[in-house]
Amino acid sequence: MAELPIETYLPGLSIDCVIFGFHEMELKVLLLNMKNQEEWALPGGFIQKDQDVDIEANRILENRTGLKNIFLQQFHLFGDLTRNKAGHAKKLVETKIISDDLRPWFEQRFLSIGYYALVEYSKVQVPTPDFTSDSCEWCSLNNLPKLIMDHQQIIDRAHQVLKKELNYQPIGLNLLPQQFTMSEIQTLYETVLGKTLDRRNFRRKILSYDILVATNKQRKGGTHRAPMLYEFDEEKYTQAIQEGLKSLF
Amino acid sequence: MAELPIETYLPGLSIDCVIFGFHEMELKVLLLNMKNQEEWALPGGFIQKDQDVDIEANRILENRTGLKNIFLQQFHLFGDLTRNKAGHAKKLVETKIISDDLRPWFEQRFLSIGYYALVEYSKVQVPTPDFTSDSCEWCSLNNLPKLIMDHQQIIDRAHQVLKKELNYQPIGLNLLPQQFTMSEIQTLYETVLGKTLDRRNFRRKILSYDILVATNKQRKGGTHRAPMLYEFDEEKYTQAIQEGLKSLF
DNA sequence: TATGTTTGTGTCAATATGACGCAAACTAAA
DNA sequence: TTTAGTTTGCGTCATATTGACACAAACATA
Repeated sequence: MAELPIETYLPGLSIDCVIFGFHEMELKVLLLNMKNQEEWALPGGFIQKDQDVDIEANRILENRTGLKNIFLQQFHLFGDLTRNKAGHAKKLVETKIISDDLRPWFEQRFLSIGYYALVEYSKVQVPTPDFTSDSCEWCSLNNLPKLIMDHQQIIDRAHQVLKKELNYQPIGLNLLPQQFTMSEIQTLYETVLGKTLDRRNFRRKILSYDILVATNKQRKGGTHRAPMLYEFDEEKYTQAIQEGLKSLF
Repeated sequence: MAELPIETYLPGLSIDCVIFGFHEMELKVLLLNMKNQEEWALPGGFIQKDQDVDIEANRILENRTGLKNIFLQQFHLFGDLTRNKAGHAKKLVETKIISDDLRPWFEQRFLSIGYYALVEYSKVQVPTPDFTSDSCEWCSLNNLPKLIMDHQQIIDRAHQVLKKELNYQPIGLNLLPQQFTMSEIQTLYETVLGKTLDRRNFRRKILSYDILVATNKQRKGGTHRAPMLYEFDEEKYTQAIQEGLKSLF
C-alpha cells in the first residue's frame, strides 16, 4: 500500500494526462489498469504546492513514460460536480490501493486539469504503472476499455482538441518517428481527422508546406515498392505552424 | 470593508473573466479599478465548493454585467508560481479593501481559471464594480491601463484564443447587435484578426457562408449612403461553425 | 516470368482567391 | 442647386488552389 505525501499537494486538484501515440495505423492512448478492478484510468497525479502546474504535468508524464521533454499541452479544466463519484475513494480503500488514512483526501471534491501529450510510440520503452495500478498499456482510441469517472469524456475532449489543433501544433513531428514515409504521415492525418484523404492530393499539399525533407533513403523490407523516407524540417515546421498551416485537409 | 464567505469557497482557486465587447470600431475589455490604486484588474471571483466551475463563472459574470446567458468559454488555467505576487494581500489589507482576517486567504497560492466572454456592448447597462473596486469600465484592448499580477497576460492569451476560434465560435453573433451593417461585421473581423481585409472580398466570402440574412431596412442617419442591415441566421450559423467556417480570411 | 500492390508523378476541370473598377446613394460644402 | 467627397453595392478578371483521376515504375511473391 502506497503512502502519499498529501500535505505537499494542492488539495482538490489533480492532473490527468491523455498520452497519444501512433502505432500500426492507429491512434493509441496510454492507460492504467487499476489493481483488482475492471476499470481503467488515465495516468495522473497531484500538484506540488510549490511548483508550476505545467512542470508538475511534465513530472507526472515523465514518471509514466520515462521520457523527458515531451510535447505536452494543457487543454481543459474539468470542474463539474458530477465528475466526483461517491464510491471511488471507498473502493480504493477496500481494494487496499490506498490506506484508510488517505480516504479523506480521495473523498474531497476534485477538479482535474486535462493535458494531452504526443509521444513517439516506439520511444516509450516500458510504460511504468503507478502505485494505484498494476499495468500500463497502449489502447486503441476507437476501442477503449471501460474507464473510471469521467476519463472517457476527458479523452474525447482531448481528441477533439487534437483535431482542431492539427494545423497549429507539430502533431506529426511528435507522433511520428524521426523518419517516416508519405503514407505513414498521411495515415496519421487520416486517423486524427477521422476521414480518408486522396493520396496524391495529400502529397501535393503536405509538400507545398515545405516542411518535409526527402532523405535519399528508402524503407526496405516492405512487401512492395520501397517508399522514400522523409524527415521534418523542424525549423520550417515550427515557423509554419505559428500562423497555422493554411487550409485544412 | 467587505466580508467574504471564504469557508464556502474552494481554496487556492479563482476565476478571472476577460469580457470582450465591441464598440466604436474597437475591441474592448471590461476592467475594474481597484480602490485607491492605480492598477486595474479583471473581474473575477471564487468558486463555491458545491457548484460546477462553469456555473460559478456565469454567476461571477452576471454579477458584473447584469446579463444572463452570456457566451462564456473557459480557455486556460493559469498555474505558474510566479503569478502570485507577494505584496498583493498586504496591499489589500492596507488599503482597507479587505479585513485583516481575510489576509491568509489572499496570501495563499492561487491558480486561476481564465474565461472569456463575448457580450453585446450596448446591452451592458451599468457595469457594477465589486467589493474590491469602485469603478468598472470598458477599456480599449490596444490601450489598456496597468493591470495587477498577470492579468495583462491573461488578456493577451484570451485575445490569441479569440483569434484562433474566430472560425469555430459565434463571435459575430455575440459581439454584434441584433442588426448590423456589412462594414460593422467586417471591422469586427479586422479588429479581432488585427489586419485589414478587402471590402468586396470580405462581402463575397461572408455571404457565401449563407449565415447572414439581409433585412430590407437600412441604417439611416449616417453621413453617407445608407447601408443595408443584416442579421444572423442563428440556426445556419450554429450549424456552419460546427465544422468550422472553411478557410479563414 | 507473371501477378498484385504500393509508390511516384502527372493532368484537367471546377472553385476559390486576391486585386481591382465603377456607378448609385447620400451629406456637406460651395 | 450644384459639386465634391465618401460610402455602399455589385461586378470583372487573372491566378492559385482543390478535387477527382490516369498511368507507369518498383518491388515481393508465387
